[in-house]
Amino acid sequence: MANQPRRRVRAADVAAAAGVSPTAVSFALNNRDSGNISPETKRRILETAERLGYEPHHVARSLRSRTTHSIGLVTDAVASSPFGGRLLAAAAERAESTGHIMLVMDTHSRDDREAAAIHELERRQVDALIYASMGFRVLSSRPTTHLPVVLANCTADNPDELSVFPDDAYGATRALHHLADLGHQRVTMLSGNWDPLGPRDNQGNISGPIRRDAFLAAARERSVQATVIEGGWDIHDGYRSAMTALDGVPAGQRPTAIFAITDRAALGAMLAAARLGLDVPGDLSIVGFDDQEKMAECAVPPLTTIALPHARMGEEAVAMVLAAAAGETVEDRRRALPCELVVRESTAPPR
Amino acid sequence: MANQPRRRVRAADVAAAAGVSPTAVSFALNNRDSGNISPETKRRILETAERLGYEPHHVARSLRSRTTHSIGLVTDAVASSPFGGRLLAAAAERAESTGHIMLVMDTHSRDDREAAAIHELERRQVDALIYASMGFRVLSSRPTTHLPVVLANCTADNPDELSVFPDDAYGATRALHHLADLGHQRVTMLSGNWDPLGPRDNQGNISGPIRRDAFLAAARERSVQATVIEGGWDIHDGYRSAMTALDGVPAGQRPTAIFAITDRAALGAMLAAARLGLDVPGDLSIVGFDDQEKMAECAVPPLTTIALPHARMGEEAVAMVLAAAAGETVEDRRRALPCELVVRESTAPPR
DNA sequence: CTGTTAGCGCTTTCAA
DNA sequence: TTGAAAGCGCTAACAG
Repeated sequence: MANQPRRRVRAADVAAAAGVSPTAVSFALNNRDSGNISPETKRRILETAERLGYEPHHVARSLRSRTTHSIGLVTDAVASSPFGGRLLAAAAERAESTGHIMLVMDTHSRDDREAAAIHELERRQVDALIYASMGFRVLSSRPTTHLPVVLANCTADNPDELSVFPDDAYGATRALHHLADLGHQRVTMLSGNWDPLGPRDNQGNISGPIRRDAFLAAARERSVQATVIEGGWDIHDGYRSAMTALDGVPAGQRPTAIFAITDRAALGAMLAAARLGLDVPGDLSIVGFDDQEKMAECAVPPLTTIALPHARMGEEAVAMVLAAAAGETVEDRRRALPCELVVRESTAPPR
Repeated sequence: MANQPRRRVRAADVAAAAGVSPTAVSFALNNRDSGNISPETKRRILETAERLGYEPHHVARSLRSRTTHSIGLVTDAVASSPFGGRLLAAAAERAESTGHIMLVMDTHSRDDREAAAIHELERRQVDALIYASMGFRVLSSRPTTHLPVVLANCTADNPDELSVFPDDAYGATRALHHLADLGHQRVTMLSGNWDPLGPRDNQGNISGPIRRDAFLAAARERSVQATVIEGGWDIHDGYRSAMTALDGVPAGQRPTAIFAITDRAALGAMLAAARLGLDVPGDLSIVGFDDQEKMAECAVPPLTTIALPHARMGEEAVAMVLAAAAGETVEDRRRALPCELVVRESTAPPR
């Protein structure tokens, strides 16, 4: 603490050491050599900077250039979500690749903290804002801010708002097609609706109905006999629903495949199947949804599922919001990213 | 874009409107009224600031005061971890409560990116650094930086380094005591060792051996017959190990309880039990470890487990590092936080 | 092609 | 008790 080796080296120090002006240093380091700085001088400056271990002072630069190269992320729950982190990490990585950094504010699903979070981010002079929700929702109004915003894992009534979200319908359709292709004729979906009185962290989530409707439509199209059991999203919900669908039902009427609203529900279904002595996928095929980390791929057997594009959402969100912040016109203001099928071992032809 | 309602209001504007100097404004707003500004003037300034909607410019303030009120968090995986987010969210919230904000850099478990991440954070002039690892590890050297650092979910050889990490041994002991108190005499632990050739994201994780050793010691102390099966941390590992422990073993020799290294392994054990027609907790009690979100509490039946103190680690890490940054002497430089028992329905007396 | 100069918006020493 | 003035470290007009 006593003897700091040497004080910070500033642009002025580099200038002095290289025998040029601070301007030249600034130009050289920012590649603003639009015909005004000689290659030789530039080389010397760069070398001197290197030798002195010069690091531009980010804060000073921000003050002057009125841009902080930072992006605010406000979310209702990076935490509680099993995959929120995936979106965040992808966004952080993408941001980093263009010299930006993510400032994170978690509102813990408390609406009253949202405004405060945005406000704080504005005070911090972030260049842009990403608003990520845990469940896929449709916002009736965009977050209040003058900053460019993109909505991630949610969208808005107003089609002009920038947003990236999962194409749940596509995913559910893929699931049914996979099963139909395998030859299944009786499929039961373990669905889950948005419960307006449900847990806060899932309020307004509309993935449930979207997945169900797409599933039903696809089943009709492929002439597959489809049944829906409304339940919840968690392991025990999947267990209960699967029991309803399977227990005591004669083999001839029993569904030969189950499409679960989440991987967790699918796991519950696996538990039910095990309890009932049903082999997966021999007696029963199971498809999940989410491709949840350390869950789908580690299930017994590994779960065939529909992957939620969290990483891509994070990346696209950053790309879009940066483009908007740069004043570019962004095409495709609403981006529905496909939820792709991941085939593993929990599905097979019925026997 | 054309007509910005009105330009930013600066401290000077407030000063002008209130008929005082910028100095007075600064003093009033920072409560630096150590006997130099009259209450009346201060009130007028505050009121004027309020009326004009004045917001101090954070960047300018940082430049001048040489402190950014921000904390860098570098982690090897907020993403891949099922609970990394919990630590992050708690840290973010705690930071926020003192006007700090978290800057996140995820290295995706690539060591070569760590230095770059720290460097970037330093360039950003963060006041302090938190280094969070996904699995509990012991670092042989601290991250290279002149900033105050606290290690979260890991610790260092050098006892002077600040760190917060889970007391795995305590947790494993609690688990066995719970089972012993219930009357179990034969308990099998589904353990998992650090595999030096294992997946990157779990390298160096020492929770496995710690939990196992503590479990064994506690069993000895309580005269419980303990067996350990070495396996892995995931669902399928738990399934396989549980099968080994249970399948074909006569009831009289079979363990009456299983202690799994993770909730995921516990879930695998539940799957195995279901497959073997064993009732949980009637025929078999199961205790997990982690208290993983949407997993332990939603299992069938809800899983008795040992909770990892991720939220507390996040909070303590922020508190410690801020104290260190403020130049305070920090007691308890190494903090092992207890992993507490959460009793749910997967455990009962043996029958 | 290069250097001088004037700030960005705030804090804080120092003098009034 | 208050205010003038000098920067923090950098960038970008504008002259030279």
